[in-house]
Amino acid sequence: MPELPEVETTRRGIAPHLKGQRVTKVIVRQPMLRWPVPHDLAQLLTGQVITDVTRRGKYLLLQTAKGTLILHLGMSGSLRIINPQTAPEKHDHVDIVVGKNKCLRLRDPRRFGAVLWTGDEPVQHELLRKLGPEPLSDEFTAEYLFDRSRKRKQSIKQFIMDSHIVVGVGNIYANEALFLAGIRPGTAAGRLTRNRVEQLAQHIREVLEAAIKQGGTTLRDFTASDGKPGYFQQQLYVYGRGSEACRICNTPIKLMRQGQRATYYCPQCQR
DNA sequence: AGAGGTACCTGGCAGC
DNA sequence: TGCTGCCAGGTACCTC
Repeated sequence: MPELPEVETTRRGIAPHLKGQRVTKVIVRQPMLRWPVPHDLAQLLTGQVITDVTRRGKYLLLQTAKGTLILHLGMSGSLRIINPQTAPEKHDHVDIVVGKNKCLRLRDPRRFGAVLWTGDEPVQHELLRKLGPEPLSDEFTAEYLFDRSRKRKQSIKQFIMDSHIVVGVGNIYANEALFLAGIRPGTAAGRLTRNRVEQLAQHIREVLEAAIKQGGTTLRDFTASDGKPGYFQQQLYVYGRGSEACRICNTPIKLMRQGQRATYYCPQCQR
């Protein structure tokens, strides 16, 4: 999926087109996403004014006076603002038309994404309630990460990718942050010293901020809402670079598997 | 409670 | 050209 920077880039792209706009039409072509799209979504949303477009972790939240539309892009989802006349393509599952001629269109070939509705405070929603802190907020401190990691035998990479620990760190940025912090991805989380956890927390923040600034990483199925590619790809140190020379020391980057996910690291720079 | 594996789904690509 | 197998940004849910 889009990881946090891609979701945030998407949010920034679509928000100006949606904020303050009234929903005039909702079209659901494929209701079977990760969970079924609410059957009465059109009824719930039509006529509502979108008051704000926010984000919690990788969930996008379209707020209205009546409730909140919760969107998740899964592995392959993307959102764009188009003219509602534009013919839908194969995997264009949901349209939310606002005003007279703007449409938020969700495309998601793999259908791991979600479109849900809640009438309550979105943070109270079952899926959002137990999420860890935002990595770019003041809540995400080295102290917090250190405390949570104590006695955990799980690898540090899987630990930072757990959204109940911290949200938004997906496979790309987990690999990158561990490289920048000089930590082997397979190290047990509980065995890292306070100092190293501090380094890691700092690099998680930095890599996500840098990626957001560059508009995310261009991936197979991801394009920002304006269709422009992200530029972060060009500065990945390890992700997707198996057998290639480390940009720092020239040692070949290693590829291994952790929890059926690809892990890349430099055996020289990461100890 | 924590750790590990499975499942959901489609498309692209390498190899034969 | 066509088939098969593997890979891909996520994460809830199940079992041990």
